[in-house]
Amino acid sequence: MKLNTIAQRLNLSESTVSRALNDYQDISAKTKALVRKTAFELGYVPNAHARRLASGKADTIAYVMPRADGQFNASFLVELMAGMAEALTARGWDLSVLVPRSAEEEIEMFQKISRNRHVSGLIISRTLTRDVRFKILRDLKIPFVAHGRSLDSDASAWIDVDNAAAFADMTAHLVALGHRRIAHIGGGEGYNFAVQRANGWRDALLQAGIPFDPDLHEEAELSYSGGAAAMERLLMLANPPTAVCCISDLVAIGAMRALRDCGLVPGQEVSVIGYDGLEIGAWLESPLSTMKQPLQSAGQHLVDIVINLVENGDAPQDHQKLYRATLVRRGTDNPPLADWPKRLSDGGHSVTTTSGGNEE
Amino acid sequence: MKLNTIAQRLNLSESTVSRALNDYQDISAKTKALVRKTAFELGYVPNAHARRLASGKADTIAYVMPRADGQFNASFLVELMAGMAEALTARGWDLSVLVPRSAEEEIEMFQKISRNRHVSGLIISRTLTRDVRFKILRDLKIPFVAHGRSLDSDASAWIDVDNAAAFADMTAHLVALGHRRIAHIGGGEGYNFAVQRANGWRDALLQAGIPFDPDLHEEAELSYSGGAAAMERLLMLANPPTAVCCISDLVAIGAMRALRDCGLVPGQEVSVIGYDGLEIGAWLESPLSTMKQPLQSAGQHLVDIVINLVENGDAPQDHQKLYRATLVRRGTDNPPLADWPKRLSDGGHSVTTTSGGNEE
DNA sequence: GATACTTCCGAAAGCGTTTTCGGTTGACAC
DNA sequence: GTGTCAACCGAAAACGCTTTCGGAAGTATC
Repeated sequence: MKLNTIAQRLNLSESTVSRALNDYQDISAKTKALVRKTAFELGYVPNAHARRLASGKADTIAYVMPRADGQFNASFLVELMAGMAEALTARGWDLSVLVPRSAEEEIEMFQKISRNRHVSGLIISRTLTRDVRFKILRDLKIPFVAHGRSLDSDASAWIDVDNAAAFADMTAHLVALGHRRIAHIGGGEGYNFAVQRANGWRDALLQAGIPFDPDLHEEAELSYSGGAAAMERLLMLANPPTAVCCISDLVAIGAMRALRDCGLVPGQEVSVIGYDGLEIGAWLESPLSTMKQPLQSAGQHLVDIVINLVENGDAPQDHQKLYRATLVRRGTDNPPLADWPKRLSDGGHSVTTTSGGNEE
Repeated sequence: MKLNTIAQRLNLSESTVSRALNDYQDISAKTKALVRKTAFELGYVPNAHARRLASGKADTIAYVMPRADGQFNASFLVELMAGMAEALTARGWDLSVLVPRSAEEEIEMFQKISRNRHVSGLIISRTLTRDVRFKILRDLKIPFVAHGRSLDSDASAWIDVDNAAAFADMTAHLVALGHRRIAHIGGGEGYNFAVQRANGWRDALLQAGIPFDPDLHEEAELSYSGGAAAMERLLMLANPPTAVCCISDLVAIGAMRALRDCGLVPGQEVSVIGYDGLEIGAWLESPLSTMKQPLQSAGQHLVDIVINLVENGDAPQDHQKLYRATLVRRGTDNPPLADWPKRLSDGGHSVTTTSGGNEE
């Protein structure tokens, strides 16, 4: 079933049929209709490789998937990819997935793409604070959009959540509840979002006139155990916090585990707010308050941008968009207790009275 | 940077260069070495489209990703795809992702592929009890492998976990702990794994000489809320269960929520075992016991199979493999309490005494 | 009725590979 | 020195489409 078949059947040339199907202006409406009709009847589907070879267009976007390291939000990833795939198939494009095993391999993949050109555009994510990929991709002239910013992303296309604003909001909310000792469990300075979130937290504290206490800034591995370990350290402080802003829901869940292990109830002695809006948070014994990103359509948006770059040659810096996260109150954000942390030092670890009847 | 460049540079013909790079037997070792050397020096990467057009091979495997409906285990999916992508790139193949919005669209995609041939093989998942895709793909002669079985999968390639065995093991374990009233929260009969898991549970009961009580078989939506609703129904029974086998960890977490809402502690009055081995289960207030599938390498395995089908024309039915799941005891599987369910009817909902000090 | 445009379509040259087929060379046997 | 057989390589035809270019009609202009 080739173009040829249709051409012969209609006594037209291949080129006419091709142009009719591609909606060229120099084909009469009548012929176009005719060609399309028979193409449909015959169930004609153009050979992707021939088309791509001839046109020089790959009609394929590749997504660089972060390696599954348990450090990130998988359901979010899946949602993102589903959005991308949908937006792409709607245009007849393909979604290809790249999973480099190391930073070096990732660069190699980019170089291969720039030569091979079997991918028209890229979507990258998990951006680092200093991320060489931005420069490399620009130099290789591969159209791309990033999910997340970087110090090197000024001249590139990206979409991102306003991490700083989210954590400022989160912190201000805790301040409004009456908290003064508000800790932050963040990540290393490698990931850009970790830096931004820490900044948001810090700025909101200053804004509220609360002096910055470096003891209350913990860095953790972005995992359950990382969150738990960081929380344990915070509880060891002479003057522990009454609230904790966590860089992610995973970390927050780990932190809650640590609280429980000390006989405390998340949201009582210590308020906890996470980030990501994971559904699981709502089903925990202490339903986790969190910041939710409006990212149901992020995949779609990323695809739109990169296609614009590829097709229209848009300037990357014209495609930069900041989303806003919103607070979801579920239970672990409450006013501070009057007798905390005094109780901790007095009573020790057996704080069982509160956790009995009124956990709900 | 085309084949031509290398040819001219070495005073060879394009065809010789091509065959040298593809390791044909009729090229001398010397020439091969020479060609490869200069190809490497020049950073030559063959044009994928031209190659695919000429050879008729797509070197691409497409994975049909289930729509993100919250009903499944996302981190598992990500892990699976990462495995597939890695195995494919190791061979120079591509991974393409398909996300049909409906069953009809999925079929359309298949038909398109069978005409277009821009995909050499498929990997499907989320198999239904009766799954038309098996027949359709066979008829369309598209090489494919399924992640999960079906009543229609006998003549096809698949890998799967032995769901029946897993749930038999799970149930037998509860029996060994002393349970006699063991419920099952399963899914609808649409998904094949749901049927298999229910069967495993039922068989193990019979095996243990425990009469089957249909009241103890609940069907739920495969979500947190589905699990919670099902558990609520089980607790309304005149003679509620002392243990529950849940079709997934998500459902189990929902069920645990329902227990808590009745003032019960998962793993005490009612034991709960989930399935999937999600890490989150370990961090809950009651660490969830579960069955873990050994699926770190499933992606790799699926790719191996489908490539074998494509390249060697292997018979699909020669590639069927069953994995075994293993029990992970984390805390919610314990012997039944002597005074349960009497307590429920007597004391009502305020069963707070046990839940105070010894939750850990 | 010649000129000048439009409108529409066909011819043909690619796109960068693969792969078949045949031909040249040299070695070897007789 | 003829014939035979490998070993090695080049010519050329695909693969199925896109896209430029030019030309043949048809239509308007004066």
